[in-house]
Amino acid sequence: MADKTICPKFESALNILNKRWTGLIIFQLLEGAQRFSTIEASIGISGRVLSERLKDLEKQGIVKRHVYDETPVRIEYALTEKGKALEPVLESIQKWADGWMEKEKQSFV
Amino acid sequence: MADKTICPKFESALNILNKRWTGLIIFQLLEGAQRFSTIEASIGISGRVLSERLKDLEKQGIVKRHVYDETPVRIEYALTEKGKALEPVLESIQKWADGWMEKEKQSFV
DNA sequence: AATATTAACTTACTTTATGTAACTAAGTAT
DNA sequence: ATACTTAGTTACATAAAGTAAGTTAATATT
Repeated sequence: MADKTICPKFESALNILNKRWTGLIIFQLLEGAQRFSTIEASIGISGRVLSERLKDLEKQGIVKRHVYDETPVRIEYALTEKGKALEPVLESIQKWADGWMEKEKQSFV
Repeated sequence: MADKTICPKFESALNILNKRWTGLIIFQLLEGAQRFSTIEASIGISGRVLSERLKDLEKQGIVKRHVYDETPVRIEYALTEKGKALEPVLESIQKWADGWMEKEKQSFV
C-alpha cells in the first residue's frame, strides 16, 4: 500500500538488523566462532529464539554452522565473509552510542 | 541472567534500532521533516505503531515534533542533531546492502 | 444549521513474535 | 540400566504489531 522509493536491498538489510537480537548475535560472533550455549548465555536470549535467528542468519549467508563430532557434540557458529562485512555497521552504531547516548538508564517505555 | 561485558550504551543503541520500523522512520526523516501521514504512507507502517515509535523517538531525543496551527493542523516530525547523527549508521547499512545483498527476493521465513 | 472533510491520532480487537520451562536425541561415562 | 552433556524442540503464556473503526478540532459545503 505504498509506492516505496526506498532501495529494496537497503530495506532487506534493515529487515535483518531490525529483528530483535540479530545485532547482538552478530556482535558476539565478531569475536570469533561460538557455540549455541555461549551465545545464549552471553546476550541473554532464549534458546527458542536463538535457534530461530541462527537458522535465519544461516539462510541469509551471514552465519555458518560447523559441527564437530566430539562428545558431547560441539557445534560452532561463525560469521561468513558477508557476516564479517557487517562489522563497520556495528562500529558506526558504537560510535553513535559513544557520542550521543546518556548513561542514565532509560527503558524505552 | 548474563554477565554481559557488552557496552551498555551500545546495547541501548541497538535496542532502538532493533525495533521494527525505527530504521526506516529515521531514513525517511533524513530527507527532511515530514508529517505523520507522509511517513505512514511512505514506509507502510500502521498508524498505531507509528504513533508509538514517534513518541519513543521523541523521548529518546532523536525526533522533534513541531506543531503548525494551520487548518487542518499540520504536524511535522524532524530529526534532532542526535537523530541526524545516525546518518552514518544508515549509510553503512546501505553500503553493506549494496555489496552483499542479492537481488533475489527472499522473505526471511 | 447540519453534514462533510482533513490530519493526527486512539481504541478495541486479531494475529504474530518472543519468553518460559519442560522435554528429546545422541553419545558416552558410571 | 541410569546419568550427564550439548543442542536443540515443543507446548503454552505474554508482549508486540496489524487492522479497522472511532475521536477531536477546525473549517468548508449544502
